Amino acid sequence: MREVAALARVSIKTVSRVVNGESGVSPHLARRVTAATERLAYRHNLTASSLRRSDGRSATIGVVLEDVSNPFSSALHRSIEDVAVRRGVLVLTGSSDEDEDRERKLVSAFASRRVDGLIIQPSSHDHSYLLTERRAGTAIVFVDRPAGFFDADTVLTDNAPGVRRGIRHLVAHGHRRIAYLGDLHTIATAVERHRGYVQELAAQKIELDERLVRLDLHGIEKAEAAVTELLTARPRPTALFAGQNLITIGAFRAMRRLGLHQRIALVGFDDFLLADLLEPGITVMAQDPAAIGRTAAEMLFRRLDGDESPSEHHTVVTQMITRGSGEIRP
Amino acid sequence: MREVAALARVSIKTVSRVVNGESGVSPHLARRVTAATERLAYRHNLTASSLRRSDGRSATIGVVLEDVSNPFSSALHRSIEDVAVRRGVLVLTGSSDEDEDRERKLVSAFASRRVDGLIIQPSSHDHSYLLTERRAGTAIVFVDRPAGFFDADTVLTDNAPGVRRGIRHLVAHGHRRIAYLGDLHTIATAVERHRGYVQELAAQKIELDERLVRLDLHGIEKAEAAVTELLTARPRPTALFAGQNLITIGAFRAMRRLGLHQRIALVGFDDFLLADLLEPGITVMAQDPAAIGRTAAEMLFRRLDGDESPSEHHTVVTQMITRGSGEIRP
DNA sequence: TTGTCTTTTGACAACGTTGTCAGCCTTCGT
DNA sequence: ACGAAGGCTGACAACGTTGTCAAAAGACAA
Repeated sequence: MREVAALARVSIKTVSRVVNGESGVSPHLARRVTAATERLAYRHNLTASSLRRSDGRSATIGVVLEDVSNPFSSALHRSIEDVAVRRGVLVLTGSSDEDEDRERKLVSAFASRRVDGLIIQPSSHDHSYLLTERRAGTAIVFVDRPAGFFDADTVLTDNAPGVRRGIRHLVAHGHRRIAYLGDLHTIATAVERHRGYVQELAAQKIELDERLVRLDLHGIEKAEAAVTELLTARPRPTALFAGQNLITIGAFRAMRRLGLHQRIALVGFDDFLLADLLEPGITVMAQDPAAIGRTAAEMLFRRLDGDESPSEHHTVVTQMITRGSGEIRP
Repeated sequence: MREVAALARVSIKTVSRVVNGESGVSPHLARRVTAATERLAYRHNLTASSLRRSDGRSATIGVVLEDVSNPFSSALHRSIEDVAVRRGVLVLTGSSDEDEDRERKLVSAFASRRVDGLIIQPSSHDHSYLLTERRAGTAIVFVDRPAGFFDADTVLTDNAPGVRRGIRHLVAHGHRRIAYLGDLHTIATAVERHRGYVQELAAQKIELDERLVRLDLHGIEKAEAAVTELLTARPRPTALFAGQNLITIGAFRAMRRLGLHQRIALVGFDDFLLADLLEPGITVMAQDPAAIGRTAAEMLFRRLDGDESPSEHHTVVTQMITRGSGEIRP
């Protein structure tokens, strides 16, 4: 900047004014300055700028996801990015892999880079460690899962109600022996979904049979193994409810291998690409990750714009998509 | 930092030394300083630090992807992140959406935040604009597609050879009327893959029939429409080669709708989740995005560590995965 | 012309760090 | 007891920018 000022024969403050598009610089000088910036290939240093700036904003936010390459998380990521670019804000990302420690490390790495805000898909259950960041002025929004011991804006899916509607759908098609396949009990949404299953069975006056409940199934392989076991044992369920994406796929894989995919009903939580092209198509309770991400990002920026109203808790509702697998009768 | 120094009754330089884990601070003072940092919830400011530091490193890299939510790109992203975290480096990401202008804007936004390096999945064809960044010391690596008018490290898939092996596979199964479905001709990899098709037909002494070639199919819908048309016209191909992920899916969808999915062979470029669960399973030339991302990131960090040897151009080979659709005979 | 007001410009300090270097305090050898 | 060597510590400037404020320049009325 000093060099640009020298070449344009103005003070460095005037260069700063031109670079930031401030008014009150004569067109004459402004032209000379822009010419100089171009000639010297001047690149504005935003880190120095944000250091000096009164609001200290870095025009960067941090996003902690479970895994940036997982379709649900990356859809969140994309919709957050879309809101951010419109405001000239860049996105720092990191994957926590369901690890509390990695989540905290990522947040701390983001904090030392002075992000303006954080969007977190939580892996940990105690977020009181974020108090420091909040006091320092960082806006914080949680997505997909609730915060623990920390009051902040949250955007969630209607987990339990979504599962209940799915179970009700199976019951309406004549099922009473409905198995439930759930993810790790450390994941808050998994607990919620399981709760929905238990509640709806009670509401339907169907006795809960623990032999039909398999939890802590993380990933395709575990689900496939569990379902294989479930379907070879007696008494056999006539329908399956899969509490997560990969579990649905694992379940279908097992059913296919056993040749039962046209005979046993399946409803999965969360939609996935190609669910419509399998035979039968898979009936799912579809989440709307794009809406969740957008809502969270908009909330974050509202906070950055100074909104200090009490924390809001949004719920994005799931939508049932019937494709065949959930309409098989016992 | 000043406050911490005051509380610990040391100079701010000593605090700096403790925070950076430099040697040569007596354990006595070090303890007092750490106690003070904790009591005041001190958060180190990496932006100020990198401003003052002699190497000016920000411990942040920028990654420009086609779309962070696309499975191929997000797999790249994840493997880059994995290499980066090991070195305490964070990742800024952005989606260019095949738009040259957005690519340039993202790079410029990254540059003004003084990223140490850039990994770019190019949308544009002229990268001479990156000369400024390189001169400023930014390391640059291209992934998935080659750079234009710019000499830099590159990590690519063996596009043309991969397609040729796929076509050869179809020919070996008795096909001679093989249609080709390609992506936008503005995408470098799409051009390469199409070239592979043309070359292999020539090598196999099969006359190229332009009626069997459909290009510029971007996305599932366009591919589906094109394939529907292709399969209802005469003469009909006995096999399809799909030059990209979504095109494969679109093609399969069309075949399913026409009831031809068990009769016409299909080989796709790039693997996708559930390809094995369709009926028939889809034979693909699988890319290895994780290996591509890892190689690119390792290369980038080698450059950041001072490696100044001539640009390297790596090729990660595709692997054929036979699942049934590519083994259908005419 | 002079005085007043407005617009444009620049000097300087400051943001939160770290590099440099000088000075202090120990330790140790003689 | 003295000097040299080495380990710790702190004062100060600097990184590249912007906020503050005052000075300079121009516009206009009397």
